[in-house]
Amino acid sequence: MERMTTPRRGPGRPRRADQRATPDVIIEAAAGLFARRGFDAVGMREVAAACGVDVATVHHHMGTKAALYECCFARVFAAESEALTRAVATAREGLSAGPGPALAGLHELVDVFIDFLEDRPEVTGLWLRRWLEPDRHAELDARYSEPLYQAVEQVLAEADAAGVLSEPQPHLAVRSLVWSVHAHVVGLLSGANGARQRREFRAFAHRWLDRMYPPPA
Amino acid sequence: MERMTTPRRGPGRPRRADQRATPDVIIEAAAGLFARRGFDAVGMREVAAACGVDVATVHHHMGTKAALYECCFARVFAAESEALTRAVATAREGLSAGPGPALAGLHELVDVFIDFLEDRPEVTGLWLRRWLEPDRHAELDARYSEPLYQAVEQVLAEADAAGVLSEPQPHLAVRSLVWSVHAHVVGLLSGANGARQRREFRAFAHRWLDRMYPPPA
DNA sequence: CCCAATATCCAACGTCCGTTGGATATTGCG
DNA sequence: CGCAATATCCAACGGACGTTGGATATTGGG
Repeated sequence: MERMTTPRRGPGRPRRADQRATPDVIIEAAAGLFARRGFDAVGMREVAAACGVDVATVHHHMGTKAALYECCFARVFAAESEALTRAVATAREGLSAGPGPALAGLHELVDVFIDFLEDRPEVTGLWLRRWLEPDRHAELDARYSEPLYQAVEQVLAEADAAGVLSEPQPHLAVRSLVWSVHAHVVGLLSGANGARQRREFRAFAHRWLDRMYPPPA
Repeated sequence: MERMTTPRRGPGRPRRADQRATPDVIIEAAAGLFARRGFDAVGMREVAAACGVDVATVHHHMGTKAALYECCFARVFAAESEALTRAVATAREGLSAGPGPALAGLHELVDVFIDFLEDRPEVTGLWLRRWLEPDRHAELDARYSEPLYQAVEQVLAEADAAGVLSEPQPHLAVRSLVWSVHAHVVGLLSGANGARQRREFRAFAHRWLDRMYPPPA
């Protein structure tokens, strides 16, 4: 039966036309459920129902529940990493164009991050639940969080060296802003006036940037 | 049998000397487990084992699992509310003693909050998991979070009126710092050098206060 | 067209869960 | 002491869970 081996879906393997539960469909549905209610509260039958298929079909495509959860997080992380890495590169380019463009680049970087999370609130759910996993926290932090954090911290360090701003604790500063954005998204999920909340939070984030990162005297 | 009615333990009702699983013992054990692994991942048998009793005993004293979870959160929230309310009152007293003591009072308030969470990391676990509950978020926010937040925001507003600092968005500012502290505690749970982390974060929090809340020009 | 591949479903297995009825031992009170 | 109260445990129930073996229908490649 070769059940548990992940079905090779690479180039060369044909995809059947009657496939209703593609891995993409399953992962997207599962990611939303996991983000909203957590790993233990979501059942495989519920994921299957969200895709309109039987539970055995989900297992056929995804293997175990833990593997499905891992796929959801990897997918979400890849999208976030792609968006942020590009924004970091843009911000780095502006560093040599003077203090004005450099600070504008950092503001742009913050906006990209806020935009990303506002568009995909489930990312916040997955990240926060991951951070709450006690045993694998260090492992997951090293694999997922650290590379992204370090990229942003490096931009701050370069901006510091270029005399654009002064930042003695980029490690904590970046995490502080990231968690603030996550808090904002969590509030959005049940907020009455989303548009107003979005506008006010964006203004706060930029004020945070301006006040926390003043140009060196 | 009168099983589910909470056993009246108020004054007048004698407490038996052979009681091993007092409500306090159960709640403390359950709060730690719930904070670390979440509501769904913790079983009643596990809570009972942590207290050294049978699962039926836990049900006898606490009723349902949901009621036990509610008790844990209420207990933790009461302790936090008590500590913070007192610190807020102290900070408010200092507002009329000039800008120096007023700002020192705010720093003290931040320290009290950090001390509380560093001493009881499980509080962070319970809060974050609560904020992630999608359905009851608004209800719980109104019952638990809002009163505390408003007390702190009121101090900031009074400090603003007294000319000690300028704070156009106390709502978001307070939440931003609160989440930063929670992030710090989550990192502590698996951190290698807790003492160093604690020292650095405290310095960051005070820098955050100084930069985010400059005295009005 | 024929066949191998596979996407899907049904039914089931074993396990763990929250919960409870009832029995037992231990206490405080008169 | 005698009695009522209760703290504790044992055993079990019904249900939900993750997982899987096997049957069935549908496809693409030759």
